[in-house]
Amino acid sequence: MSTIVDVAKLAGVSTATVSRVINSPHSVRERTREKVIRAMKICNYKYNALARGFATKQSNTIGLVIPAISNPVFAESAQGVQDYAAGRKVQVILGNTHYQYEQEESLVKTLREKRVDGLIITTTSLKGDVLKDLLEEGFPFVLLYSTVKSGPLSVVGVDNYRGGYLATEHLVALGHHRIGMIAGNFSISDRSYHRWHGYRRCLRAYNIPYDKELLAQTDYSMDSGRDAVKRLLGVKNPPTAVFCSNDLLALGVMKGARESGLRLPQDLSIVGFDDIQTSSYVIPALTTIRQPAYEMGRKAAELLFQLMESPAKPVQWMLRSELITRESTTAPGIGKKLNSDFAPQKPSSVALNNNDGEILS
Amino acid sequence: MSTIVDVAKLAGVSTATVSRVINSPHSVRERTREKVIRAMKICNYKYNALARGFATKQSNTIGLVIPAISNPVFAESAQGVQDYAAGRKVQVILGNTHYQYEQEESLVKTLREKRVDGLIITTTSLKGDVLKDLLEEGFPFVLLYSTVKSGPLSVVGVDNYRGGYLATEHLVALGHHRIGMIAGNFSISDRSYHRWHGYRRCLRAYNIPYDKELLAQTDYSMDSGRDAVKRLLGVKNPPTAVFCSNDLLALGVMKGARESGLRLPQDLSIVGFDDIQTSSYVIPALTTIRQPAYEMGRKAAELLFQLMESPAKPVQWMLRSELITRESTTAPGIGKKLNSDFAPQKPSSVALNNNDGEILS
DNA sequence: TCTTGCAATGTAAACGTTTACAATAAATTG
DNA sequence: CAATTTATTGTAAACGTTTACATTGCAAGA
Repeated sequence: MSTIVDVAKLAGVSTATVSRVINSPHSVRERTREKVIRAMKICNYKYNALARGFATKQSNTIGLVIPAISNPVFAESAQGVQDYAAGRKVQVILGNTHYQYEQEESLVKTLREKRVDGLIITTTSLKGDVLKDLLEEGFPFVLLYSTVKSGPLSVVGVDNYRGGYLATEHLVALGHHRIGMIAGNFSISDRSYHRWHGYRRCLRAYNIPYDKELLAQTDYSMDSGRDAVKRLLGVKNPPTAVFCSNDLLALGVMKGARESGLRLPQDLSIVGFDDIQTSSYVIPALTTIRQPAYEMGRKAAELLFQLMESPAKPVQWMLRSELITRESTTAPGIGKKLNSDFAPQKPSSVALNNNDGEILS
Repeated sequence: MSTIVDVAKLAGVSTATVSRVINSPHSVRERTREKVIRAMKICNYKYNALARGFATKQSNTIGLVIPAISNPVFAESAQGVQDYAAGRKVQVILGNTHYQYEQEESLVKTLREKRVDGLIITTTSLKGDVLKDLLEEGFPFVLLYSTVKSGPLSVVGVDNYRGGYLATEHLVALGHHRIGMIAGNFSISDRSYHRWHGYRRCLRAYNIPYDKELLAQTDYSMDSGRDAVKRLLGVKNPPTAVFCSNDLLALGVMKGARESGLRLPQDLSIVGFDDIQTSSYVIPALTTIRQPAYEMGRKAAELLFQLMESPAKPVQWMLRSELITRESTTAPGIGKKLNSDFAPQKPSSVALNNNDGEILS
């Protein structure tokens, strides 16, 4: 395969000139440029970006580390990252952690060995020192879907605590007081933990006793949601509503609930989290907490590029979580006896905004 | 940042030895190895895969070119590719074409400049000479979701023609004879074209007149499906069933049909194509043609790795398309007057297997 | 003890760019 | 037209590995 020196020889110029034709065409006289381009064609010259990367210590490549591209939320975000990066002529290497910290660790290592110029990471856990290392070395990276709100980190995420609170409050306001939650394993994702925290805080604020029987923890998939809701429905005093820590679970819950003979939403109100595209297409359309995945991915990329240019000032871009009310939630007990001795109380005013997201030490 | 020579110096060995410690640890005596490893730690040595790639002309990276990662089918496939590649310690660079041939062209170029070791491509069009070039140069690549069945190409795909035929036949068998189709633009994807071809052939085989008013062409999204079905429903003699060239469209059709006041499946039978995960979770669960996206991605990766090892023998892995009958299809006119003067005839026996997929010239 | 052979290590070139600096050519100025 | 400035091109080192080949060290066999 021909190289820059072959081209140079053929065109009767130096390699430097050829390089210039490639990188800053206007710094070379038109006549020479044409000569060189002709030579390139004759040689069937193929640029070697690897050699360039080696010489310049830049790969024009960024890494995207997410739990699983098969989850629509992450796929949407990936699309956002991609689209932004493509506009800057940068490629993205995708890495899936499958929600395992060790994978995250080894992935980051490999990507850095590949000399990616920056990293966008959806952490599975903040326990390890991957981030700390990156930080110490001043390597540009941004956390996507992170809950961390402080520290010298660049972050784009939503307020998961608040989302959990809002979702629950919506159900309470409709009159529910047996509200279950189906959550991802807390060990797997602190996002889920914060959502649960919001849920719990809200219950407390409205003086609804927390019943740990109404919490199911699983992994993030429709199948899991379907199984989990059946478990929840089996307890002695089953919930009239469930809050799911993502839409995938919620979709599964719909299926499971119907298989158990429940009508939706009359017999079971369901709230999700994410607002993936299908959620608005399903019947009944899913009430959920919106997380604009595409935009978040895009924004993360934007932040990363800023960071790569001037490594100084990290930015936090935290979205206010927002409740999208659709058809999957309604007042409880329609067509059934209503447990009317319950009336929700005013919440303590601080609860909603008292988000104690974890801080990276 | 420290390099192999720093380490070598510190450990009192040659760079060759350090390199050996990295690449074939057992070819060096244990004592030396330990010395080297200790030196690496002290230097905080970081391996430079870019330099390696430069030296060896291998990047341990493959490229995956798909229309859009936000489409669940491609996301699943990407996951399959990823998972397989990860097992081989290879990373994947993701590229989205947004269904545009020019993008595909430039993407392939960029990825080759980056010296990916191989390519998995879901073509948008077989018109251009991207593939021909790759082929001529003996560059390893496999086509994913391709319809091409001949030529020295490695391919994994399903028989789209047959899928279209089966879907349509299912509807005919249920008694439908006003069967619409919502397809992706043929210019955008030959997959859609072949599915339509199967649809048309099936109609002919059962002596049902083809009505081009019942064909709607759009891009691939739920929104488009929703809009398209409304258009179809508006014609003078509207369809009692529609075949959608993918599940995303079908999901949109469900929404659109219901918004038009139709009951599903009584007033409109719907068949999709792909069998994405949500399709079995939706109500009514979607009848569709199965395309095992994850496995296909995995298989494509497997084929690619074979090809990268011994560039000789391309393989075709064409799946037999399979109809998954669920709840979104039923006999027409339930609760309405039945147009009973129609009885389907036996089809000509050749039609189903006469797949004339296009051949790359 | 001397060979012989193998295992472990070293030497140095090669990979294809970029880029600081030097050299030359062209354009401008007085 | 000479002097100066500016635009264009050339020279050569540097980037961090790998690897073919050469060398050395060591153990075993005679």
